[in-house]
Amino acid sequence: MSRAPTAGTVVPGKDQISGVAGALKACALVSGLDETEIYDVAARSSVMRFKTNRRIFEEGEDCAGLWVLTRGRVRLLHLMADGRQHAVGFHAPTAAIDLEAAVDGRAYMTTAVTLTDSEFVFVPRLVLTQLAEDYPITIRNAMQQLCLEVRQRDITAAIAALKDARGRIGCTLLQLARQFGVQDGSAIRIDYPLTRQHIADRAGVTVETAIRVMSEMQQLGVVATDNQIISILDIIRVREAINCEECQFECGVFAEQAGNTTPLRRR
DNA sequence: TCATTAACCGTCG
DNA sequence: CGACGGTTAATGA
Repeated sequence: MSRAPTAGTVVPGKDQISGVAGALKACALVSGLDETEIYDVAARSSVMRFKTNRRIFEEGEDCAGLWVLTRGRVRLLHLMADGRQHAVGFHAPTAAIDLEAAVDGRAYMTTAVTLTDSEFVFVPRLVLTQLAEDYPITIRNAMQQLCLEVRQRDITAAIAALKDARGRIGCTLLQLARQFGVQDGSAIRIDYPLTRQHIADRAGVTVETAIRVMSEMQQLGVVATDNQIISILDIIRVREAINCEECQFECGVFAEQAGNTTPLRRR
């Protein structure tokens, strides 16, 4: 079923397809596929762009396909009855957003909102099922991704149940540092804007509590915020503050896949 | 709109 | 009782 474009043929929108293919290439879901095969997938997908703070899909809505984030930042959340939000997680390229819904074809489990201007490759569900038939390796890739998410959720649930507000906020910051941290001198900068509300939603506390805790940390000089860009100045002290050493949760699963040489790993 | 502070108050160990 | 954290209100940027 895989079709390479005929040589010499002028395919309408060929440039766009190449663009999609280029964006897709880095996605773990299609790793193991060759150029032609990725091009084949790209030809049946489309690119969508969203401004900051736009809904991509909503919890409960039927899943029409898979959104692969190729540029920007996304947060996944549950909207709760009292109007508060619980942020399930944050995503960077090239994450498959709410892969579980795309795989089982049931309703989305979360609402996805862009945190910054973002770009996605949308792979329709029909194409996904074809993909699974044509390239079994994508099934394994998907399982791999899903396993990672299960592990992440498991740890997140444990942290939510067992840690107090400081612990949850500290863990949130460390997870963000793992996922999005860029070295900036001796500090680690989380490379996109996050409001106190975002941190609070992720940690499961109110904004005021997030502020209370983060103000203390700023006064101790372990973190700093500049225009909603959070930097962790002293990662050791953050970890000490939340008893990282004695914590048995393996938060290494929050590191973005590849050459996982994160300096945050304990032991 | 976001960040911050502070007073107040209920829960729980 | 006292720590913790949610609620509410006020203020400034």
